[in-house]
Amino acid sequence: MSKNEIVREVAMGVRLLQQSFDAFDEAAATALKLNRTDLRALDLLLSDDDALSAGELSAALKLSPAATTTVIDRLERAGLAGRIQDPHNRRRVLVAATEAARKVERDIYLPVGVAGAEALAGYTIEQLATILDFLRVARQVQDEQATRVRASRYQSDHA
Amino acid sequence: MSKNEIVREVAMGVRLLQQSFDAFDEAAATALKLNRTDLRALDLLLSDDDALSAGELSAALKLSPAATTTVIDRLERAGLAGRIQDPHNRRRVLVAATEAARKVERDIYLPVGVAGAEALAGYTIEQLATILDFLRVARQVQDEQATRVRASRYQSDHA
DNA sequence: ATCTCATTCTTCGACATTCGAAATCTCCTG
DNA sequence: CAGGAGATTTCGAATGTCGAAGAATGAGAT
Repeated sequence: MSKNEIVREVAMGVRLLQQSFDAFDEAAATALKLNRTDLRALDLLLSDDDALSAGELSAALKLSPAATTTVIDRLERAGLAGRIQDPHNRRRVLVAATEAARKVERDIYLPVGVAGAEALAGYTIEQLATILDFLRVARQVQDEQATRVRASRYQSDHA
Repeated sequence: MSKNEIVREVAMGVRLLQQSFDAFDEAAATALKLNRTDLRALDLLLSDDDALSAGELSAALKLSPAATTTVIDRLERAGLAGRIQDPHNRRRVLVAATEAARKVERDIYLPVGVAGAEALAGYTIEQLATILDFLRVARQVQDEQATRVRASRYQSDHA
């Protein structure tokens, strides 16, 4: 197999991996009866140990404050998040994952990390270094391209 | 750096790469003034040389036929897709990318592939093989975990 | 002290996206 | 050529999002 062929296969592999991630997220959302936005919010709440403010959540989700309020409402109704008044600033509302959310983390997300680690165990240190480098390079390429697209001010101007 | 540490970094790298893909898609959608669903549909139309039927598009997008109709409507209004009656079966509607959509492909998507290929050029064949294997393994892990989650019939049963 | 003015979140009304069900048109079979 | 199956669209309802206005709190100035 020529190098060019492998490069094409890598590109394809990356795309397929993307789809698999999407499929997993979809499965998790369905299992938890949450929409994708709420699932993203839950991820953020779980990955931050300390509670996030509503505004921080809004920024992280790139959602308007209004939409974020309803996201928190839904997670609260689902028993996965709770609102707490910030003791230092009573304008702020802190949002924290509940114990039920921690259980979701244990049941759904932790096994993924475990399985991933097992799958990587067979690689040598050198191979892992190559993989890590590849991930870094791929990310850089994507980020550069995203920047280019954002700058391009593309306009179809069809009408 | 210990193997375990590298494995953790790989896990992190994968997550970051995911976010970069998401950011690129977001940038592309913004540039084209399309929502994410319509962008996915456009991708499908561009990657299939021959036109897709509305039903095929519906299945590929995992969207109801009704929603797919409106997706096609929007792409058509944007000048990026066109409806054609299937000459062999006039019930079917074939959807094809327009010349404007091909221009989008050239301007937005092709440079990503070029930059990606350039970034991979520095790796040896063996390294590329490792990367390819990793992508395959990662996908398998994700798919297995998605299957597990789908089977788990998770229920928070909060109320 | 109290009076702005900014900050933070929520409420409200409007708009966009999606779905399920019914309708329309076309194909195929008997 | 009549009836049923298939493919798409139309319609009405539900959901998610936004911008703007509103309410509560904090901070600085007089």
